[in-house]
Amino acid sequence: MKPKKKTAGIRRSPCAVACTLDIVGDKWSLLVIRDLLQGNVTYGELQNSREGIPTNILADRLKKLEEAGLVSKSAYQEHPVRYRYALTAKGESLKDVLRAIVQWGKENIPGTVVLSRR
Amino acid sequence: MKPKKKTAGIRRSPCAVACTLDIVGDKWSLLVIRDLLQGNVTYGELQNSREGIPTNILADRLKKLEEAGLVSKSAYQEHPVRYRYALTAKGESLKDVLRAIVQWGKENIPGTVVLSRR
DNA sequence: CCGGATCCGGTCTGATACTG
DNA sequence: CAGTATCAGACCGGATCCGG
Repeated sequence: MKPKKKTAGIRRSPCAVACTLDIVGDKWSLLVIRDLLQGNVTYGELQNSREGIPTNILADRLKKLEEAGLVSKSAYQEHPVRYRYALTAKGESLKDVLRAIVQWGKENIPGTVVLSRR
Repeated sequence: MKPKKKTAGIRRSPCAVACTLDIVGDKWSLLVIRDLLQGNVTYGELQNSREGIPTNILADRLKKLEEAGLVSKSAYQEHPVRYRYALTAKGESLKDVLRAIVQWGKENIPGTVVLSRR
């Protein structure tokens, strides 16, 4: 089913930029982290976020972010098990990166806004 | 044969994060920008950078970054036309984002270094 | 040779359908 | 509601080809 994942994630250098981008250098990961920072913590909340992330991509990113130690999940309900997602300290420290990105976008892409809360 | 390519780049929200990530939210763009900041300005210099970007990807990224107004190219030689690539002010201002990324990588990925110069 | 375009196989994305 | 399965098509990455 899922024996190995050996595709494009191979990194040959210890460069901090490259390694960081291997973790969050795609279109969705940072958006998920951004939503988590804003208080969207359940699967549904994340899915109904503004950008409309496809459900399979969301599940995949949550899994990868968890494996990378940026996100942790904990059950908040037992009967059908339901999880709440939270950023670890490592994940939360990415907010400095997000802040820089937001700032750049505001200054360089006309018409964009901060949207810090739904 | 390739008039418009607008597949996954569709923007549904004016969110500054999402829009910024649509421009540089992939594995290579920020690395190219990083190399340009470091003084690698010809095609060959960029290609021989540490990460080993495939040539077609490099050409594609340079084109897209130019279209996005982050990079400009100018001929520095005529006989076979050779170009030198440079960051525009807009592109150069991304160094704040890169700085945040470097910092996060250094603090959170053991074994990574800054590699600020070859 | 160098800068870049083209080809092609394989991987991943993204929309939807489906399951519990 | 919270995810998994599926599948076509987009995209990546390596190799090769081409123009100056």
